[in-house]
Amino acid sequence: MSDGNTHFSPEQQSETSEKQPFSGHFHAPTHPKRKKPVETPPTAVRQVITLSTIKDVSKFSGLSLATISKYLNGGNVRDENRQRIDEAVTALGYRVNRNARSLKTNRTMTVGVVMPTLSVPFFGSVLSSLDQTLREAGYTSFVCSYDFDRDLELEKLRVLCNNNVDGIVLAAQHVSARELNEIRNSRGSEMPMVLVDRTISGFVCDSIVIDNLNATYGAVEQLINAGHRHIGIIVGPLDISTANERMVGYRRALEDYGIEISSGLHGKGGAQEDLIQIGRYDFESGYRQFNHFMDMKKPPTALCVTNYDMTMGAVTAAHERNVILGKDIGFVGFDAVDLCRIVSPPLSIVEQPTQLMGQKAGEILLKRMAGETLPHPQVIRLKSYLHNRIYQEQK
Amino acid sequence: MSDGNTHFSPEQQSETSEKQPFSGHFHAPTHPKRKKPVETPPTAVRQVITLSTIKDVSKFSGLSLATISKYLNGGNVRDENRQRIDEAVTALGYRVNRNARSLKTNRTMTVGVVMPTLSVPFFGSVLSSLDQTLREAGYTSFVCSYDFDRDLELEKLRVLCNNNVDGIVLAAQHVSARELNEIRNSRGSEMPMVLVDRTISGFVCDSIVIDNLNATYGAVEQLINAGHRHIGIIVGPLDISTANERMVGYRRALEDYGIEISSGLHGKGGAQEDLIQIGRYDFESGYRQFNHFMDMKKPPTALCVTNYDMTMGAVTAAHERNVILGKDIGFVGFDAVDLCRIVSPPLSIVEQPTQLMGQKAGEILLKRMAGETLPHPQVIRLKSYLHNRIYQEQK
DNA sequence: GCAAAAAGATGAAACGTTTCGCTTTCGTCT
DNA sequence: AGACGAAAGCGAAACGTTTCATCTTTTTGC
Repeated sequence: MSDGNTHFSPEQQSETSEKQPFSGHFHAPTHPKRKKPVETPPTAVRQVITLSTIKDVSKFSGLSLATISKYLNGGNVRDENRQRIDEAVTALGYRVNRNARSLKTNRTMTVGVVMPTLSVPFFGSVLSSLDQTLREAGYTSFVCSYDFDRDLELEKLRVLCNNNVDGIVLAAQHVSARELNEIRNSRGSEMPMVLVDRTISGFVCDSIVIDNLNATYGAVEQLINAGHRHIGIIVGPLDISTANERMVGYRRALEDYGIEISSGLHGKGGAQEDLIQIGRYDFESGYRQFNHFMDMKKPPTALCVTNYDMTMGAVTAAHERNVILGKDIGFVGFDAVDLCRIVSPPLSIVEQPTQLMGQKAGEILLKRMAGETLPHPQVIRLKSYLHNRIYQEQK
Repeated sequence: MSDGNTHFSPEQQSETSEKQPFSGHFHAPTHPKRKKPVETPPTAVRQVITLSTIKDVSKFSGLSLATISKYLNGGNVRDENRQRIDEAVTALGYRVNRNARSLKTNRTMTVGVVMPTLSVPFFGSVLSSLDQTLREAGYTSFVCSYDFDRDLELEKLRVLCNNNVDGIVLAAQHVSARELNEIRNSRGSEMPMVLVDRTISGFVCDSIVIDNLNATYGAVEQLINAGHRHIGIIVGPLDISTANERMVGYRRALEDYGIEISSGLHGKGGAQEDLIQIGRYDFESGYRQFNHFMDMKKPPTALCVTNYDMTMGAVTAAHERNVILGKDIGFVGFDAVDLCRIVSPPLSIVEQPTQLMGQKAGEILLKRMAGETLPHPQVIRLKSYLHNRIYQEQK
């Protein structure tokens, strides 16, 4: 909260606005020997109608605009004047007009965050630490969701860019590299931008992502080590980089251990049943695909489910069928850390460092906004953590 | 846009003349402790590309500023000129500077939305329809979360108010009526504001809430009709109006049916075990309190759980203990509609009209922002819907 | 105690719009 | 053809800041 600001800052004033019945005229405080004595009260009805401006502060305190502005922005003034300004500011309930300020400075001290949805804990958690990081540096973050909608995704980005924010954090889905480039360059200078969770192929940009490949690799590897050879996976829409990478990690693990991969992604309906199921990252997908797996002629002996909602769906379906995860069937879920701790036997879960993601995204964005020129595309690939709860018992 | 690659981007040259190691970064909003003599001002980072303004459009098209502005804001111009302007705009890649516009018009066409968290589906859903409603009227909505934090809640509101938005939608928690009033009046005119989901006692304001009392009343009534007489409830923090009302509904139902209410809210630890448990609206609360109930000497034969996360927690705990909800114990949850449909036997669930809430909130806010003076505090109390899945079988 | 340097204060010029009050132009009707 | 009202175009003055380039005051070093 107090950002090291040693002196009064109008934005923080808390209780001042008990607007006392304005006595009708300015009574300049102990006017020493300033040249221009204040006489003209601005406007009589100022109280309700108009917000006071820096000019009013100037008149009230007998100091110049420039001085007030300098002080308000952290500059130095004589002690005596500092006092006068503080007094005027509180008396008038002055608050800086951010539009005017932004017009001059070309900066708004705000950051736009664009997410596919606001209904999943994963993003909520990222947002939380992101916001905190930015806030500590004096920025405010505004979130908007495009609700998985392509047009909205673009629109939100454009609106943000148009003039409202100093930087953008984006979890992209449909938008193309070309569009992103257009957006990024639609201002005078290149708009600072950081991608989180997902990357867009062809768009070079700072990004914070998970090492998805190794996340599922590790998860599957663990299942293999527990003796499983017939392992299924539920992934998300493959146009999302994250989902795709997770699938690749799965395949690679199987390959590396010399296990044949069912019928491959496209071989659906072949003689062999497909152990790679594509969901939509939602609860229902997890629920449905889990049942689909269980209904196979030769069901997998272990399952990997690759995001929060689908994990919840799968867990629900399992309970319902009286399938005990981790016992009747090997299981690794994603993200649902609270769940894995609570359920018994505990689930193996891949935990993503959401807090760290948000923080890193914020840090990089701050650097870019400060004009630091880092080696070009700064891609941070964070490690996920595998809560290993596999027991000795095995298939 | 023609700014693709028609010409070489001058930014590359921006290292220009003096390439002195400008150590400074753009300072954050406030200077750090003032200290050393002043050094090179941050103007070093001057951007070369300059965005085109309405003036450029004027020059390019040979028309006056006023005309351009009028046209851009929907006014009429001659066909010939309309064409000229359009041409100029696309050629120059002109985009209106919203800060300048807002400075003049005193409106930003944005709405701030303040929520306790962005990690729960309930708010996500409200936000989605709210955003849509506002967007259709030309407004953009920015969301921020205060993460259940009191100071943050206030700070977010202040920042929004300061000059950035034309209206506010708020799901309040800690903030007091006095503070809200202060915030609402901290501008020239009264800031349009709508509360959702929760009200703040003493603060008269348009609000969209659920008929919480009757929601739990109905839920409990249904359990009673199914033959239950020993019914527990898990409610949220009682300083949240919503949670409190839900508790009252529970009590009243019991009263109306002449059932004695356990030991009452404060009688914890008395001879009789307390059938009203207070959680924190999160997954763990539901999980823990469910177990707590089951571990009682005389466990309730039915349970009402009053929000999404706690319902999920309770369901999880139940599965784990092999308690079949709706069979071994009467059960009514909240919000988890997807779950209730999927689980078997299906759960009884209270569904809140989140979409409608968002929409109504948007509509009222729009009216207020348009200056309509409605009869003072417009309080809309929406009915929730009880998915009744109680079977004939009973305790 | 004096000059020089540092620090502080100031007026004015922006920033990119909208808008007010006029002037010009354009159809139209006798 | 002339006149006239309506429509369209125009210059200039805001909106509330920040920030130059100058002045003025204070501090400092000797």
